[in-house]
Amino acid sequence: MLLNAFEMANTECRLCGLKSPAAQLLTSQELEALEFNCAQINFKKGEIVFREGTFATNITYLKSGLVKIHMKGPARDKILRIMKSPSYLGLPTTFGEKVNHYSATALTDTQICFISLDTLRDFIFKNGGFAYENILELCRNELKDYQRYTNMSQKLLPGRLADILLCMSHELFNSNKFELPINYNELSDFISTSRESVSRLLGEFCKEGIISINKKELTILKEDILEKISLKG
DNA sequence: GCATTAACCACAG
DNA sequence: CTGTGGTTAATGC
Repeated sequence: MLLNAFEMANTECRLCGLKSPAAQLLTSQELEALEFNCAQINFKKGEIVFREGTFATNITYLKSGLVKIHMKGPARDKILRIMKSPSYLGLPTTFGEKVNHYSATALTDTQICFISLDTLRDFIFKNGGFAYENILELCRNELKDYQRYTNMSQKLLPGRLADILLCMSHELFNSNKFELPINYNELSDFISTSRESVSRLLGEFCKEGIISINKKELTILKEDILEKISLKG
């Protein structure tokens, strides 16, 4: 029984093929510590990983799948980011506050590892490479967010929509053809508009041959025009 | 004034 | 969940 538990531990974090860039810098002792202080939980599409307003007890690591980060606004939900793996979720809200300031919801079936806050804090104190990788990620994300939020607040609707489509194509899927990970209502929560406007505008983009949509699959046909629309605002 | 943009409502597949 | 039409308010020439 003891042996069994030990073997299980062995097959967890140390041999994990989906480590974060930061976790790749952990020593084998640290990985062993990680194994005893984390639990992988799989979520189905639509399930909530952690919820705004509840106690933040763990860091969550997105091992595979897509997750939306969103928070309640005065009027409606606001999607802040869509995260792909590998990525830690909720570092700011878990380290910075006791209570989650935003929610994370699975957009696809996902594998999530819950890691105890103390363990992660310990790594940060003791392993500079690990800490640096995490800071790097936080910095990159902050810059991207600032960029996106200034764009979102100053561009007209067509520019915002073009932006988000290009962003998904370039940063999320690395392809001109992808399955929309969110419905039109969520899309409107992302670019601060109404569901109807998203519907109308995507329809127009299709009519003009800039994109094509069947079912949920979206193809960007004329990226150059989309870029122009994005720039023009 | 007149045009444009886009939200809100209603209702239908 | 999505598509459309009507209405309305704000903003810009």
